[in-house]
Amino acid sequence: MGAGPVANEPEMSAMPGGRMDAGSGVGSPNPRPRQRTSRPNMSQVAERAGVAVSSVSRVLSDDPDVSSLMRNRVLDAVAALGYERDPLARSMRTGATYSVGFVAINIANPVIAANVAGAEEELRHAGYSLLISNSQADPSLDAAYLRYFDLRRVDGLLLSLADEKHPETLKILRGLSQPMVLIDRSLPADIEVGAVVHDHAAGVVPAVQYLLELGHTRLALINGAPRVRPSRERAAAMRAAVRRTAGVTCSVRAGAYSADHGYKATINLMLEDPAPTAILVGGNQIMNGVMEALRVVGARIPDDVSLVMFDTVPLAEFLDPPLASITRDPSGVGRLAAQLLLEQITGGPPRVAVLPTAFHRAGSCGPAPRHPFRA
Amino acid sequence: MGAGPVANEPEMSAMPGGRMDAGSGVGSPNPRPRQRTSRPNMSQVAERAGVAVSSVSRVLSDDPDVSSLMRNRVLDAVAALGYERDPLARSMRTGATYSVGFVAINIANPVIAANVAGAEEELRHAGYSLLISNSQADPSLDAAYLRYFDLRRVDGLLLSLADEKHPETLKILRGLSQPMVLIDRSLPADIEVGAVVHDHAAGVVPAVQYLLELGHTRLALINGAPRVRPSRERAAAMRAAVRRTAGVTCSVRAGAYSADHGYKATINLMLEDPAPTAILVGGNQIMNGVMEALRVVGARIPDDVSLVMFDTVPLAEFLDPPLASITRDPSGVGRLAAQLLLEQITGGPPRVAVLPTAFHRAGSCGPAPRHPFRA
DNA sequence: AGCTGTCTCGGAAACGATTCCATTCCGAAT
DNA sequence: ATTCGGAATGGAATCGTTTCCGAGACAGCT
Repeated sequence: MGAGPVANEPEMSAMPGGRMDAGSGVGSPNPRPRQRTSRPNMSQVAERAGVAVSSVSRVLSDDPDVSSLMRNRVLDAVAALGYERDPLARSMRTGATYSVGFVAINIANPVIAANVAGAEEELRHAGYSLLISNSQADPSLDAAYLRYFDLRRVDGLLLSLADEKHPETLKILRGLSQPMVLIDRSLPADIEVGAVVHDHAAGVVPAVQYLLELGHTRLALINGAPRVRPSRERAAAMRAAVRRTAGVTCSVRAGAYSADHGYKATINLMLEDPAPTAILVGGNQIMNGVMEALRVVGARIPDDVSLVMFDTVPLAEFLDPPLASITRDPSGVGRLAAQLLLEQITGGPPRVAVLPTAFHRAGSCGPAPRHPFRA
Repeated sequence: MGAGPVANEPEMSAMPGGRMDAGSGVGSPNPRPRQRTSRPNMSQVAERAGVAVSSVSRVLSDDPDVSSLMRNRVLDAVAALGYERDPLARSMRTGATYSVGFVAINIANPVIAANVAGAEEELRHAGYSLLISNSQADPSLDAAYLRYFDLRRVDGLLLSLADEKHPETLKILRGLSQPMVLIDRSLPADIEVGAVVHDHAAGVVPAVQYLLELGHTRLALINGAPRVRPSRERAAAMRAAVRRTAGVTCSVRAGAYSADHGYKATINLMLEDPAPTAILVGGNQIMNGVMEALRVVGARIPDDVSLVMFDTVPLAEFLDPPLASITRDPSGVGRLAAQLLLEQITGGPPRVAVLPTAFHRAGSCGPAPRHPFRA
């Protein structure tokens, strides 16, 4: 028999990774012969000051019942030895680790990277450190990382999940007790979390409005997957905006957040008869495919088709024509999410904050063509 | 008297942040009344299995001297209780934390974000978690984070420093004992570290070559700050490449990695008489300013001035004209750096790896204009 | 004088693991 | 039969803190 698979389970689930070679301690031979340049510990401080360790601890924790004589003696010893309390030992005893986990759908995505940057800044100021994950849109990696962060006893979680409906993820989330804040995601109401969400309609509605003014009647949205909130909200906002005006159609193509999806969806759309005359593009990855497809079928912007992109990229304004866009403040979201999380960590209730999005006109939107595009 | 500033030092340096309100334990009132959903511990497993905790530990650590009877009893109990070893307690005892710190100059920069993503993937597979910093080009934040990561006992460091020559940073690095790997940085030889660096000349030389073939004789480089390796290497490679051909000039403008620097440098360059006819641009931030400046002075690409950008951005190929570029593989760098670090952590020697860069022609490079540009 | 209460402080028990050392048991060698 | 040695196991110390509890010291009160 030997070690059964079940017995290995805890080890495997302890690390998000698939392989388990080096592993969290088990497999690795002799990880580190390296000896730390030994830092002084609290008892050395106590000895030097001629007091008990408990007194040192009290001084360093700003406990009210220490005499000023005691305080001075301890602080002198601390300064003389260059002593710093060991966070590991403190966490061990108190349960607080002063760390938070950021579950990211894709750090390489500039929007997410900016989220992380914003959160990092806020957390740093509060003395918290940031552990990051990167699911690359794989929901099971989300789940693995959630378990892992929990095991590491993070004090809170920032969630930019790959899939809001993934059963395993939801099961784990229900079992977690630490404060959490969603980043433009939504979860079943029984999971008590804070959130920072965008008002996507705020950007979509004026964009559609503008396109309608330009005479467009056949709109399309090349969207990301509906398993995350922004995709759903954008589609809903667009459908609602279109519904107000008679005779206007709106076709939504959901798919991966990838150039490939953008390419295929665009080809499909432009081969329809009649083809759409305006397309909203759900992000820069998708946009890469859209541009490629339009080039292939020979559609001109904005003569044959008008374009609006969600979010923006560097140099976007130097495209010809410049890209109209619906933007948000990605680092602001991260900062705010971190603030809400810190509130919760210090005992506050979970809160939900809504941030705006905005439409920016540009040359990629033009009057609807007289005749629909034919490839 | 009272608590002197010196006494507070250790507290302050414990966290990278400037403010110290919530702080790492000192100031915050009662951080978390939240009670963990209590996990089983090793002694509960031992009790259930009817053995000693030391035996449980041995089984879980794959110690050779445990009987198969013992192994089964323990593993059964582990499975029944759903037990997982507490990483905090293990770290406390063993000194290994299975975490590494990534000191990033700017996570919001897509190149760095990709570095992080690559490293994360590799570390995840090895069971390590990733702590990140974000200095936003502030060297003193680097230093603060290095101290902080050290205090947190990370097992290794990935360094994308803001300033290779910052005295405080160097002092701290000299004092650190954990394995480190530089990411396209170089340090004084007395600091023993691994590194992954780019062969910037590999991209710069053919780029310059191509421009010379196109008849350009007045080249310029709008560069980042020379306090990091890529800037220095690029400038050196360009100067060397130009030196081979008589009558060719090359002016280098060093500055911040920002649109502002790009803008001002470009304006300056284009107002010279004669103005350069080809510019190498040290990244997308700088490029934003360059494009803006060229628009302002009315210089056309490539008729008046040819452009080559370092790295690439989404949609770059759809600019008109498309941007020629010198690219590298940013996530590959992160992966490799993580591999080298893991090697070191498991006892290997520090190694240096060199990765290529490549020049990609595009429409932004054209024949040298007959007459230099006049604003 | 004796009792009570408030300030301070020291001692020791946690937190949850790893690891050293001593012990037991067993078969093999003398 | 006794000793030796190796294998397997249990007990206890340890990592560096926090925190509970009890003990002096001293003042105030009856």
